[in-house]
Amino acid sequence: MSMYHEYIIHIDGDSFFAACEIAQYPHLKGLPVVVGQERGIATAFTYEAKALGITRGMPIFKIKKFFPEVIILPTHFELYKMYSQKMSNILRRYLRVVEDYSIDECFGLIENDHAHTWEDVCTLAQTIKIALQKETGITFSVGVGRTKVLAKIASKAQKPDGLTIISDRDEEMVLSQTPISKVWGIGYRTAPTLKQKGITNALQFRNLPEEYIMRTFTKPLQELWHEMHGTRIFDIGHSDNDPKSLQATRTFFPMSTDREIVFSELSKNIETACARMRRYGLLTSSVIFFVKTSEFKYFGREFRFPFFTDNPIDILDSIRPLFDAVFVKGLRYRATGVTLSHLRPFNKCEQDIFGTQKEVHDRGKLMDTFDRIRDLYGKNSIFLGASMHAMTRNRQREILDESTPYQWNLPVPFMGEVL
DNA sequence: TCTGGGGTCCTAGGACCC
DNA sequence: TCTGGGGTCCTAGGACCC
Repeated sequence: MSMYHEYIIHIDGDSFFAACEIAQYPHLKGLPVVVGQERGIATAFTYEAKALGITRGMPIFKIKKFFPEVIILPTHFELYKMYSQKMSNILRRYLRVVEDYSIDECFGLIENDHAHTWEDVCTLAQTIKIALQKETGITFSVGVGRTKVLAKIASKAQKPDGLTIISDRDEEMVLSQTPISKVWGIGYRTAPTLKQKGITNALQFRNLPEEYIMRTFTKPLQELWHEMHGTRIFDIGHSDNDPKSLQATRTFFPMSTDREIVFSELSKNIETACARMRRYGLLTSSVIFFVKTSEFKYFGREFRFPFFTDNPIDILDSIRPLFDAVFVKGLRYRATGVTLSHLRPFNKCEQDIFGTQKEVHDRGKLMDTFDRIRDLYGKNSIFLGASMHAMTRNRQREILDESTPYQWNLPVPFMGEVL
């Protein structure tokens, strides 16, 4: 039997963060492990922890109280990125076209060169799955289908450590067993709408007539319908795209009614976002910030720059008046955040015609120095004076938590030209 | 799940132009 | 000043994802 079209493979790391910890520290194997200590809620956990009754988002204090045998770890993002890279590299050994979709998921295109027959497809998927496990020590759930949507449905069908290959003949069966709310692209708003129309599983949706779909739904659902029929709409993207926007938000504790404390939380987020932007070699010309009240109400403003910048001091100077206009005395705030958008690569930005060129240059050097000090002495080693309140408040919380080792490098506030 | 953090894409509708 | 028709660009906000 010859293969008459290409297939897509989707791989998905099982309990990825927890699995990385266990791969790195094998003595934890077989134990109930929960990741997410610093956030205060369970972010990821092993199947042993799940078996005890741990659920996503469960507060850490509750876990400590009711399941004292559980091992609780902080999130080690750099470690997970390493394993993510490994996963991607392994897949790239077998396939030419691979998309790193998220930290724990990849898509790959199985081309005719890689597999001539249906049996070849199955063998290849099996080989990839085994290589992944052998070389990372983590199990993966693997799915194969004609499109991205079908491959996603396949990898989800059996978890953990599953391998589901949907042949054209099996599609109806698998789809009929997939609740519509579990389909990639159907969220909490759309699922109830479809249910109202009597559509509860993926097959029912796929069986709706095309003419009805086009008349009733907008582009996202139309595309989904085509993908379910095996028409490839979503291509495998290539992974090294620059981000289009970049944000940093943080909930702080305790909540505060103090203008300067809230502003310094925002300042810290702006520093974080700018540091990341500089690492990507990008500049921004549009800043949106927000504050979030104790009642989860958002208030925000946007500021457009007539030039491009990667400098937090520029941003802080510009938004301070807007912040003061938005801040309401007497309200309690729990979080702040900032989004930088309209990003451009550093070298493509025209300087503005007059004046600020030299100043921008000098500040550029200043931020280089900033970044180097951070690289050498750690993320908290240097920060703007405007972020001072936030940095010292957060340190107090760290020191209070006896499980966090004390860090010897003292924070040095940078009393810059700000404010 | 009384609510963490970081993204992308789509669409309706306003502003502006001929 | 009002009415007709057609087009582009931009933004706010919704919905979804991991």
